[in-house]
Amino acid sequence: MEIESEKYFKKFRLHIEKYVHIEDAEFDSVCRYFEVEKVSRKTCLLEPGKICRFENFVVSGLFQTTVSDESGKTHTLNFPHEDWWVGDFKSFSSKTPSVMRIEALEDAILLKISKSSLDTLLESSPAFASYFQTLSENASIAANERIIQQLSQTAEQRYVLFNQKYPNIKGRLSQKKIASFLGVSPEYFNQIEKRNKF
Amino acid sequence: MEIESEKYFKKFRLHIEKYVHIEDAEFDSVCRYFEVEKVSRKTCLLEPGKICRFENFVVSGLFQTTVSDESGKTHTLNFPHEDWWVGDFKSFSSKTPSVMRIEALEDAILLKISKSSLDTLLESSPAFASYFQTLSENASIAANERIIQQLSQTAEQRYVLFNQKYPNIKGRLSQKKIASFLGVSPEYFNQIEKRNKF
DNA sequence: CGTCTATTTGAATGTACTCAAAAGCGGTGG
DNA sequence: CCACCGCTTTTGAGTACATTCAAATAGACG
Repeated sequence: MEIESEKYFKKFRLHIEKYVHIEDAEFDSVCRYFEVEKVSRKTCLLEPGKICRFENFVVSGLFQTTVSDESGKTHTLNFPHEDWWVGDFKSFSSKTPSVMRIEALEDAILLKISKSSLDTLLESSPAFASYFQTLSENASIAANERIIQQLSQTAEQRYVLFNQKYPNIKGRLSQKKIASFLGVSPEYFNQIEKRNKF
Repeated sequence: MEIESEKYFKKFRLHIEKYVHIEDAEFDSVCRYFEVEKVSRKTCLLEPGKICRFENFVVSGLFQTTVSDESGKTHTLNFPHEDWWVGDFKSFSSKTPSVMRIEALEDAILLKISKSSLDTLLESSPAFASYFQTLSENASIAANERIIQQLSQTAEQRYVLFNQKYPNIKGRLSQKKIASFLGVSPEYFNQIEKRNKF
């Protein structure tokens, strides 16, 4: 099993090295703060009202982060998958109850880290700290771009963009779930899809 | 004039100390990386196609960050004002052309810093680095919350929220500008405002 | 004072939603 | 392996939210 988890950390390292260079020794020390977790389809990583105790690097699998509004409708923030992070960063860093639900849509493998471990890690590894800084910057840039899209584009244009941006997860998601990400009703999404079939 | 700019840096320090504690000496060294800039109403800090060379702390004044879509419509990302930052972080950090226009809506005073200075500063001041990390985290949290709002709320609900969240800038903005922030037409915004007058 | 832009109003239109009902599909248990 | 149950997809009709266009009025600024 040790061999198994080495594979996961190797993947993690490849991901980190896209952003910063990291030495063997430093990477090894980084790994000690993480734990491997396997979760199966339909498991909830986080539910509304609960505090998000871990941030998780996704080795494999697919998740859905949702919020519900007062009328009971579900809205999707994102679909965290391979080579990305899953968690509610606000709840995690402030230790306050989350408003989100995070559910595994597929069996998944995670590298998880607690808040206290992450704090220590950021103090002790400059390379990881730099990687992590880049990550938050990118997250806010990406979020801003999505806001621009939502402001300036119709549902149909957003649909086209989604297909371009996430070709690899489109086939793994139901229409209903993609609709809740784009911010349109499932019925209307279906019409869009029909129009764009040809 | 030196006395004048000391006032600005004092305000900057009060802002930073909301997030992290910083010693006199360290704060002084931080300040050396910034320059005071006064800009007058209607000045453009950044135009589409240009690279954003500075990030700016707003001591006083009000700005509008916009993007234009292919049909020529203008959309507002935010209204940076006192105690916040203005700039296009994506363009700034990647040194690539921006898609945004940033215009001063009022005479303003800024503390500006270049990319190379910021990089050096983040290396040399742990307190500032920690402040800055918090800043990016908050930025992405705030952006995510706006995405949720845009997904789950009608224009009218967003209008009410805007009034609650930014009571201090509402009076300084035209209806047209607020409409372009909320993502509705000026005409429709006018109807909403009329409905909510009483 | 004149010009330019913002606000207000109304009518016609379009985009996307709700509700309802039928058809398809996938997983589960017998 | 088949039958059933529940959820997703598909379709249509009616509706609501928001836009466009046009025109009149009011404000702001030089």
